[in-house]
Amino acid sequence: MELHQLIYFKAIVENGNFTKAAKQLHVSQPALSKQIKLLEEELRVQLFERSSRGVHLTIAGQIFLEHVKKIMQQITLAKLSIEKKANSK
Amino acid sequence: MELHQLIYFKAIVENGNFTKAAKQLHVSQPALSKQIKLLEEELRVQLFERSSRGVHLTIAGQIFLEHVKKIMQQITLAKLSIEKKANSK
DNA sequence: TAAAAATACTCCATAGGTATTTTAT
DNA sequence: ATAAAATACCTATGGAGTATTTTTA
Repeated sequence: MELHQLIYFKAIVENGNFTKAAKQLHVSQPALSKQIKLLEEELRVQLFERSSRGVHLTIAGQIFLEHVKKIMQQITLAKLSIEKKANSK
Repeated sequence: MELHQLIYFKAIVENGNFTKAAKQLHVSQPALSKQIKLLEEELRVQLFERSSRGVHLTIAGQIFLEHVKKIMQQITLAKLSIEKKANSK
């Protein structure tokens, strides 16, 4: 599991499909597909239901999303507090 | 910022020096040095004071450690809840 | 002077790209 | 028919290794 995979995952949820998320992230659609596949394989669970209209979260995906949100919040907090420190010296 | 860097950071804190941490992580000491350097450059702050006796956290490093602990806890939680889900289907 | 970190390379794993195919409405 | 995801294959970035040098207590 890597941070960029979590960022990709969240972007796909927010955009409702891989193609739009890829554009927003400035990466190709296959790059997203591959990273999400790797993540799903590592977690041994399907995160999205795919269709030709886009994707939606599975139950497991919904659970995972809640944790990912918290992880990202923590990372934002960590960076913020370190930035303050870097400026204060 | 990547997860493996946070894992490396935490291992170095716990071991008190890069060499021992590298052994515990089964990676080389220069690999750790490089990743921590990259992390420090990205955060634009020094995390460790280096000496020939080992390393210790700077104030910024101590602050960062607290956040890293929380991030890792969240990740553990995320994995656990997903594992349960994977088993239950 | 000895233990630890940093540097200088080399190599390779894998993230990412383009082109194309498959799938589902 | 078309919009979206998956697959195949190639490229290149950067993570990791070995050998060595630098640093400092």
